[in-house]
Amino acid sequence: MELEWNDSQPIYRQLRGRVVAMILDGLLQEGEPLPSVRTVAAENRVNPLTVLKSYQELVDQGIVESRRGRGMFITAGARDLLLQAERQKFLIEEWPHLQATIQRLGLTTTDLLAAPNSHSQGGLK
Amino acid sequence: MELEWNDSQPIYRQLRGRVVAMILDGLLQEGEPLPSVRTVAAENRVNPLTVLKSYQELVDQGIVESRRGRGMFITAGARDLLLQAERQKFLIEEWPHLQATIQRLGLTTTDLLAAPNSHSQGGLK
Amino acid sequence: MELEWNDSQPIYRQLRGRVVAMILDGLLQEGEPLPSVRTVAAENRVNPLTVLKSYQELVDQGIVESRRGRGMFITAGARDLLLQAERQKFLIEEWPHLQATIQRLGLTTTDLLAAPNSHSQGGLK
Amino acid sequence: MELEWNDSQPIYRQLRGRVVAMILDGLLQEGEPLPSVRTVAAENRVNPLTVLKSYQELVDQGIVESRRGRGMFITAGARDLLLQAERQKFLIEEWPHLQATIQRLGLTTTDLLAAPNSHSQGGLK
DNA sequence: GTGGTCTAGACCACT
DNA sequence: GTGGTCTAGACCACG
Repeated sequence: MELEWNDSQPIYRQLRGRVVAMILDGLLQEGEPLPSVRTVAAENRVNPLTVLKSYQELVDQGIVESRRGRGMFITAGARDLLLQAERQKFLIEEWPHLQATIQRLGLTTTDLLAAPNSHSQGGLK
Repeated sequence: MELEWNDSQPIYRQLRGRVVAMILDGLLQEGEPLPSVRTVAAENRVNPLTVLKSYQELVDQGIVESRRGRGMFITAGARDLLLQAERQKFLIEEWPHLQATIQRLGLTTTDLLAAPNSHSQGGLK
Repeated sequence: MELEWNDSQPIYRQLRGRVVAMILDGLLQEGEPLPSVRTVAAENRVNPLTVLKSYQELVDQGIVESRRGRGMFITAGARDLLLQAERQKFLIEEWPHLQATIQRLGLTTTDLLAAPNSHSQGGLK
Repeated sequence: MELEWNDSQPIYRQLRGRVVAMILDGLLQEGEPLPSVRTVAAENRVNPLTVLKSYQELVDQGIVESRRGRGMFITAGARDLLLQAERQKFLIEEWPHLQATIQRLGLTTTDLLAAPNSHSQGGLK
């Protein structure tokens, strides 16, 4: 999974997004440690500070907790918390605008289903 | 319709979005003039330069043309041009990510339909 | 007012503390702009990023809002919000421990009043 | 009594604080041994090195002495020494700031007394 | 001019 | 080893 350097979304948001996705997809379980700041930084050729910033947001949300000198860990109940928060944010802040856009563009369910899938499997049910 | 000052989307993009919406909704017909830069600037307490920037993008896209000394006008064929461009952008750049997000959040069509509408009418068909 | 470089409290927290104090003391009124990041950075010989971080915390708390390209401003209702938040934090998180410490050290009101005042005026009523 | 893992105060300071409190409260008498490093470490799921560090500070202050092969013991005169040191530190370094904060928050003695007690007994006299 | 993001290093305290 | 803080620069978009 690559970072998009010329995106409107800053790198640290993209990194946060990855972690969120991994938690929701069950790839990162509660209690498990996040990959260390330095590791992620090295792998993505990004400054450690940028990675830290992305983790910090999750700490503020209570999704992740940092234990001094040990690392960052997924908190208990993180997945539920995350699911609820993200759902609400999406349904309230994003979906209404999207719905309006879709309607305005005259797109039908057929058009949407015919579109390229990011995972090429499953979809709206 | 209010501007969101602390949005990730810059003011001039929001202004552009408004015009686009009005054209697609048929509120601004081809051949008609856009509201003057200074009017919009005053109404929204925004720097005229910002408004100009939002119009300029539309000029570059061929949606709007500026006639020296008279103002900015919607070009002939603007609506079709716009519709095609916006559709493609949406289906290719935005929808795949959205689809993934929706799936990840476990949202169903039911959830989406139950959500608040921005215009409280119509919706997905 | 000087920064304490060898304090356990990081610089950006101290900077935040200053702004909080100024708001509570009425030296910074609602709607007014905060001194620019660069200015504060230069005055205190501190990195702009450090100042930004201190401001950012206040933004997250809703005490301050940033307007792109214009600056950071005290929000409406900031003082009340701040007063309530800081009071609660102090009474719940700090005071109980302090009370225990005072008692444990066998300090009396007399001792406390005899102690050096930071502003050499007023005090507990 | 739980350790606060994400506090500004490091673990070893918190551990030290506990011992200090126990001495001041008379729960640990002069001449008595401190609980062994490995015990404390195990009970709190902390690295023995961290516990050692907390004890070491007390040794440096002359509150505790280590007898080779036997353990760590509270020195004679420890309580007085401690009381004097902690009092001075509190009155000079902490109280002035606290006083300013209290005043700034507009807190009265009434507010403070109404606040939750950490030990639910006694208080300011 | 403003804030926002990022880099490439450094040092610190904690475990 | 870990995260946390900070520096001294840079570049960008916004207004």
